[in-house]
Amino acid sequence: MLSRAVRIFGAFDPENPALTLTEISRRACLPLATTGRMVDELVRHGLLQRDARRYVRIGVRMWELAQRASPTLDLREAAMPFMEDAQAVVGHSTQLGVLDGEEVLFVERLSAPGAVVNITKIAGRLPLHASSAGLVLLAHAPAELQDRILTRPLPAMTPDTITDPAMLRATLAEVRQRGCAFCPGHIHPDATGIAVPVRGAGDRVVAALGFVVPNDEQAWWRTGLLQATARGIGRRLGAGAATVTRPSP
Amino acid sequence: MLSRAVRIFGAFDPENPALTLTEISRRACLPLATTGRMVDELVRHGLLQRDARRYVRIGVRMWELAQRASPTLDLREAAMPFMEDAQAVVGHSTQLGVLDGEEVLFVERLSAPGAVVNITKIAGRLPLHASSAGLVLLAHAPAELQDRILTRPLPAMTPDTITDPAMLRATLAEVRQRGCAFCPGHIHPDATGIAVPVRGAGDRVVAALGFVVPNDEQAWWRTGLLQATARGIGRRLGAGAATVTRPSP
DNA sequence: ATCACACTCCCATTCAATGGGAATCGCATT
DNA sequence: AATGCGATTCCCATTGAATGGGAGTGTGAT
Repeated sequence: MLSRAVRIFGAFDPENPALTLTEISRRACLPLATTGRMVDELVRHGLLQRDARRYVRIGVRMWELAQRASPTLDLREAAMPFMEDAQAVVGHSTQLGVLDGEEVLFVERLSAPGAVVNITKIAGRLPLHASSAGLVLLAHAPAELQDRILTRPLPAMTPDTITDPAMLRATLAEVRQRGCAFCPGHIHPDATGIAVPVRGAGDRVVAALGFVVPNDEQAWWRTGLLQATARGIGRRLGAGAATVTRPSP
Repeated sequence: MLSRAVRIFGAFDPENPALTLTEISRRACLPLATTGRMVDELVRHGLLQRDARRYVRIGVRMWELAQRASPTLDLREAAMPFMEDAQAVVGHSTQLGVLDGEEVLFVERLSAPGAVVNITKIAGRLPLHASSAGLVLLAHAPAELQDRILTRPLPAMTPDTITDPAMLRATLAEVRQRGCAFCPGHIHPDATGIAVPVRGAGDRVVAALGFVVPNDEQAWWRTGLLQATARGIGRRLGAGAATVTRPSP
């Protein structure tokens, strides 16, 4: 069954890119025999591979297939030049995230030596309510998703994380109105996250662009640059133009 | 069954990153009903996704998982700075390929406007016997694989492609001895491919680095630069050091 | 209005995945 | 050497889940 295989893939995370069969079985909550059989088969197909120590890793085929996952690729390609410029000016961390499921998935991240602490990784995830990029994406997400998040418990990562649903709802309205999310110390006491929406074709919000800077200084200064950068990316993605679905007759 | 799902993934190629359900069913040779059911399930898991027109694409989850496929990632990361330097000097195309199955899989490729014609793509594949990178990888591959290739038919891409097994065997010996493969017009009449091995930990050949240049000029000039670049990459990968498997006591 | 194409749904059949446990392997410690 | 632990593979009777042909629905083009 397929969900079995997906559970196996899900056993890998950025901190554990190589696992032993037994570990996979434990993490995926699958019987060892089944795990073994499936891993063998996945290896045969190249979706997984075993290294010298027989540890299991994600296979090359997966990478090859991922190169056809254009939505993300287009976005990264359009964004990179702009992000590099912004990063050169700010000098801490610049990151680009998209909404996936009920989390932010970061598709690109630039950093500098000496930058303030930042737990984000490329292909890493953060909860929507706790990160600046998450707030931006949630604020522009369908009401249905917002409701779902608002009725769930909101785990705190620091004392400053938003954990009260009413407060979150108010913040989302503010983010929509200001066009910018500001999260001093929500994830780490020493860091401030700032994020703005990136609008693609049809002016829909397709991603969030953010900085992580120290939370002592006046981080607000940065929002202007962030907004200009997001606009640049958006233009490259066709913002302002009509939706692609159908060229008008 | 898993091979069903893999067949579905295999229906996507660099030229067709978005397919309709029926097309997938045709390409994968699977009954439409089965294809539909499986695509739905794969979409639910994020391995596939549907765009506005309900076309099916590879999903973000696939990309996310691929980020943990470190072998390729390490290699690209180590190689990129060197490749950029080499590319700046030569100005046509620079590419990096690994052996996967019975083909070369290109993991990185730099090009320039005005470069000579080059059919390689990132995450694209070429047969081992026809490309310079393929010859390098095959020349250093286990005898078992060489035999398998030598007993298969060798399809020609141009009149200059090597199609005779004896000729191929001789060429492989030459590549091993010279440390360099040279393929004028083997893939396209106007282009010459040159490639050298990249040696990683334990001096095993882990990749092939190549240029594609016009085949009229003295392409040989370029082999020096190519070899130096490959050495640089190799050093970054730990060439010269003992194999990682076991530190000597 | 009609056609062509893309897709979804249904359901009886059947075949292939399942997983507990025993056997094996390989490494490390005593 | 001997022992032990953890990882892995193998086996096989059971069962339940995937299968796919074809009918039915929807959408867009002529």
